[in-house]
Amino acid sequence: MKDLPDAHHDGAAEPGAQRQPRGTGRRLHGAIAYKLGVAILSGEYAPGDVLSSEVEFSEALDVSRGAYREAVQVLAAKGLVESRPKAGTKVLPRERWRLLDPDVLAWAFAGEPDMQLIRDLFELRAVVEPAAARFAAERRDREDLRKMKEALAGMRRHTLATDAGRAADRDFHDAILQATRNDAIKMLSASIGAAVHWTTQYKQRARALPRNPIPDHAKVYDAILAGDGDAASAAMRVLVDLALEDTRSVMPGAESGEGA
Amino acid sequence: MKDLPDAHHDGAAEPGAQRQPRGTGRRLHGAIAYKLGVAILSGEYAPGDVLSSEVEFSEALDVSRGAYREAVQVLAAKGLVESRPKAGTKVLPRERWRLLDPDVLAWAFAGEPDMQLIRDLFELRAVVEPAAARFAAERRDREDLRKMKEALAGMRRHTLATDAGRAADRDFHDAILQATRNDAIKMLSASIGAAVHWTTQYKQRARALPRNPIPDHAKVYDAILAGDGDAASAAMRVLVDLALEDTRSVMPGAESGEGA
DNA sequence: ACACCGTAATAAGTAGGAGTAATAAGGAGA
DNA sequence: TCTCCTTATTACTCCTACTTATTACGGTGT
Repeated sequence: MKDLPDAHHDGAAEPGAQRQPRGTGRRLHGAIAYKLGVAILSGEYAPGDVLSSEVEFSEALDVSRGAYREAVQVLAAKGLVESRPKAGTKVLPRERWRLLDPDVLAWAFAGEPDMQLIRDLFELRAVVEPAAARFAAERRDREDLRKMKEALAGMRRHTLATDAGRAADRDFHDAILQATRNDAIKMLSASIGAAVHWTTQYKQRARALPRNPIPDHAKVYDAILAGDGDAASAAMRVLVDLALEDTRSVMPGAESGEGA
Repeated sequence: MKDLPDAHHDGAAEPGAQRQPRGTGRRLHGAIAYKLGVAILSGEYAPGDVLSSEVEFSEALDVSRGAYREAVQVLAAKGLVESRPKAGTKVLPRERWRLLDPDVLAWAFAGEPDMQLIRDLFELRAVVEPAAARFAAERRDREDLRKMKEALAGMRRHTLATDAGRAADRDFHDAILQATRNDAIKMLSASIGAAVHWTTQYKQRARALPRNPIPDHAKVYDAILAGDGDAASAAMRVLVDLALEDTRSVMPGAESGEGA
């Protein structure tokens, strides 16, 4: 094969990764899936388009049919394509895509991110995260609170400009999700959170934040500590809105005037 | 191969399907993925377990290694397993599973459904669906309203005891999702809705509903028609709670007293 | 205009073997 | 005794070549 940017650590592709120019980094079919996935998500192949035949495509990529087929199975598993004999492998309509799959999100954000998708994700986030904070406030135990407190201290110590600080930020939010005692919410929130993080962080790494985020995080913690669901929900809502603003300031054409 | 129940229509496996005893119905690797997926979701293989080696397993199933590998790639794409040289293919911890993937949900509900998962899904649903109704109320256009009205009429004409009635019910909810103008919410809601539907419908097909659902649906429609987000949200919340009650009455050990 | 049927294109599946990476065991040096 | 390095094994990874099954499409007859 030639020069596919390959996904690393655990198959979860990251945008703009491209570790080794020589494609020895990760699994071959993973790299192919990444390439195809990005191509589809970026609109290079439109829904309804039929990919070149199996042999043709695999020869073009200079890989065996087996490796190519495995990659296609991955895409099919995520609802991006469908293969049928005689008809070929065609890109499915967007409704069938598993848009909330972490890999699909990674592929979506690998290229130029779609503003509409970002808006949709933030909207969903604004719905789910406050609810998660509410559940956390109602169900947290001592251990959850300890983790949150520790993470918050970490955020204070290092700032969000450092890697350690951002790790602490992640820990804080992870602790909240853990406290929801709800696997579905946990997973959904983690996926969206990671995806959204990429947009702000990848584009523009260390830059002055529009506002010190610590007090807002502390408000969430205090509410969860007090077991006050309403307050936790409201405080988290502020955090999400803040993140949205942060993202919006980075994006180029970002205006859509609705405040739900 | 022997007698794998095979997934039909579009690769989305349904619980208790098992069309042809002779495995001619669908694709081979899909059938294998279904079998393995159900085995993992049902706990037959626990996280951390290592599956038999490629050659061994493929011979046991009487399929070629290629077919087996493709099935494993599907599972890997959904975060259920991870394959590494020398280490074998091992089941990943539950946190890594894409629990909201339609196929994974189908596999989860193919066997004995996990009450905890159902609770989690309903909780998430109770968060997302009312919000969806709110968005729909704020963004619906004439066409959306027409579809909802038509679906509502269909529900009245046929009852929910008939297939046509249930189809109309689906149409109604689909129309609402369409009106949200949010792909992420649309997909999430559709996945969960379908999954939850299986539990109630598969276990106990036509039975007396505890309450006539039409007026409650009509309330949602009226609120969306009026563009009243708060009312739409509240009315949808009632519908979700109703569905939860319906499910709870079917399930065996179902009690957990929390009302958010 | 329609239903039937044959053909060809394409994916699906089979078989086996060489390559490679990860793990574990064993040995050398401190 | 401990650590580090080398080696060997094991199981996935990837390839090649071939056979089979499915199905879209177009032709044929009514």
